[in-house]
Amino acid sequence: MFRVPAPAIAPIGVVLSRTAKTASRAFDQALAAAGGSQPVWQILISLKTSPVANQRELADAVGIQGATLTHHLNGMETAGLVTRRRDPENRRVHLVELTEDGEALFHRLASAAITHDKRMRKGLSESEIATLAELLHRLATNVANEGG
Amino acid sequence: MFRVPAPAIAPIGVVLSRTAKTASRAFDQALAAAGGSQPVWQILISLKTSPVANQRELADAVGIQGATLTHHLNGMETAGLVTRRRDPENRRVHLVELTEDGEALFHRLASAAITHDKRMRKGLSESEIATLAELLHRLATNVANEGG
DNA sequence: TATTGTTATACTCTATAACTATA
DNA sequence: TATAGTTATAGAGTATAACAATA
Repeated sequence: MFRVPAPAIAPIGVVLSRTAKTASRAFDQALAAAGGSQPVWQILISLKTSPVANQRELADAVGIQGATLTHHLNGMETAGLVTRRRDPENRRVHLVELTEDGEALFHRLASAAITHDKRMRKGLSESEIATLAELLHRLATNVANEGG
Repeated sequence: MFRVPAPAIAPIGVVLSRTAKTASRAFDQALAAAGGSQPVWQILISLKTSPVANQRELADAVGIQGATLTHHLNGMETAGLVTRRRDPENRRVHLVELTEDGEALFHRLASAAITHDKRMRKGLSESEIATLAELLHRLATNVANEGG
């Protein structure tokens, strides 16, 4: 009977990426069923929770480029979720605001996200979740400190 | 002095998705610098490590649809990384095999992946990594058991 | 000139539906 | 008919470069 040597390096990247893919797809489905998508959800969260001064900050908060944000905002404006108007103080800035429909979608997606989170957390204790969150944060910090 | 109440539900999904996005982008860059991409890397790993009987199994292993796999294999064949030939035993089956260039790319990408993993793990102990891997696995199991 | 945002364009990954080849 | 794979087509998300508007 042979013993397979434990690999010197456990590929945590593989585990993380596989988990994230599975979780992300499940989350996609949950958001889609509620009429949304991940980018839209991220944008709605940012608009609701943090006071962004302009679209550049919004794009940074969501983690996408300005042109990509414009692309999503175009869709959201067409769908009646947000309005854009110029800031009278500085007419270069476009103020993005949620409409009633946007607010409503935010709440539906929040509800879907909470349900999804509950299912994902099932069987994990509070302290396990806290440990997980902290370890993930440390991983992210390590890779965020890129050379680029 | 007010105390902000801890949220009843820590959005582990948000933490996971943010971490995964950061890690995934960093990994993308590392693979791109070595001449690859995540789908190509996944396909190479599967070809090297698990004996897949046909392309359907390969697609399942990678987590994509058959047509999507065909798309990637077309590119990989054009790039001289793999060959496809019919199985004489069952001519419906196309046997996918790595070329020398494919082997070489596998090793380069493996090296990039290991480097990336090391950087990501920095400051985390073996047991912390093991804990993290186990917790992630439990999360993934929970969401994988979809209704759909 | 510098900043804010948009437009034009394109690339990657993915998917579904219809198709071919083989059994 | 059923199975293995490909082709055709499309859609979502992202990005860069060039541009317009404003300061």
